[in-house]
Amino acid sequence: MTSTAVTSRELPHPARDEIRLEGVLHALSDPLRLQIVRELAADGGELSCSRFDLPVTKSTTTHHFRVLRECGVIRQAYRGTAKMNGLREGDLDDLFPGLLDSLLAAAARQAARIAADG
Amino acid sequence: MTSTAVTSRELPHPARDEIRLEGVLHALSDPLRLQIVRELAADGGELSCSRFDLPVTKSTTTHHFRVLRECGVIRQAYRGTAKMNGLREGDLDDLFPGLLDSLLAAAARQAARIAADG
DNA sequence: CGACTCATACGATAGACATCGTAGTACGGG
DNA sequence: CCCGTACTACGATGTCTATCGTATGAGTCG
Repeated sequence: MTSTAVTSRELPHPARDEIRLEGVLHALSDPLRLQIVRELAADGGELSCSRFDLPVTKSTTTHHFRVLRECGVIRQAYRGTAKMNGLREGDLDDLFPGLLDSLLAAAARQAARIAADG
Repeated sequence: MTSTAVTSRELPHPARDEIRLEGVLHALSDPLRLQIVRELAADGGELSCSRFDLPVTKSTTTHHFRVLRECGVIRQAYRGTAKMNGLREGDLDDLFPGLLDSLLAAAARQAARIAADG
């Protein structure tokens, strides 16, 4: 079965022009999802869902990844049994130049502020 | 209850350091609130609630303004019978430098894209 | 005072959402 | 072929949220 492509397990993604700013902001307004995006940005590549150590069950984790995908923030693809996740940096930067960087910088700044106590 | 009212017309605002990024993003993830913020930014000054022509009732309008205030996005103050609303640009820029501008630019870009249809 | 305007508060309601547990599907290897 | 791993789908639930209508408070002006 070397030829059986992973075609039957395709995941629906919004096209670049279907991505809405409100949706992106909604996706990032959840602390867990913001954390996921920060880790993806820090890694720069693709990470499987199980690489994240989130304080919720697997079901909830799946839910959050789906929200991120359906809002156009990440791209997901199966690779064997794993599901790889990557930021849609290019598409987002085409649509909203500089926004993702600003958001990540803001998140980093807040994290530093909180870490330094508050 | 005429005299005991402790200046019941004061409005609670979060202190600058209490403003959370997630809250700001949540506030702006609603199309109506994003529109309000865009108009406030375009005006640059203060606007009364009634200056906005939103497709919802007064009650709902009040609700959205309150969300924006409680999340630290706008500052509200009474002036006679009117309630004036102004962006907290300074506080937001202290906390998250450049973020507000990026968000407004992204919103403007999306509005232009939608206006040009697709 | 009395009427009018601006905005609020309260109660209700319908829909969205975060979370969980359980059962199930897809893939890879012994 | 059966098992383990990785992720999903479904149903339930409690909470949050956007919306409305109505009644109310606060200020202004006749």
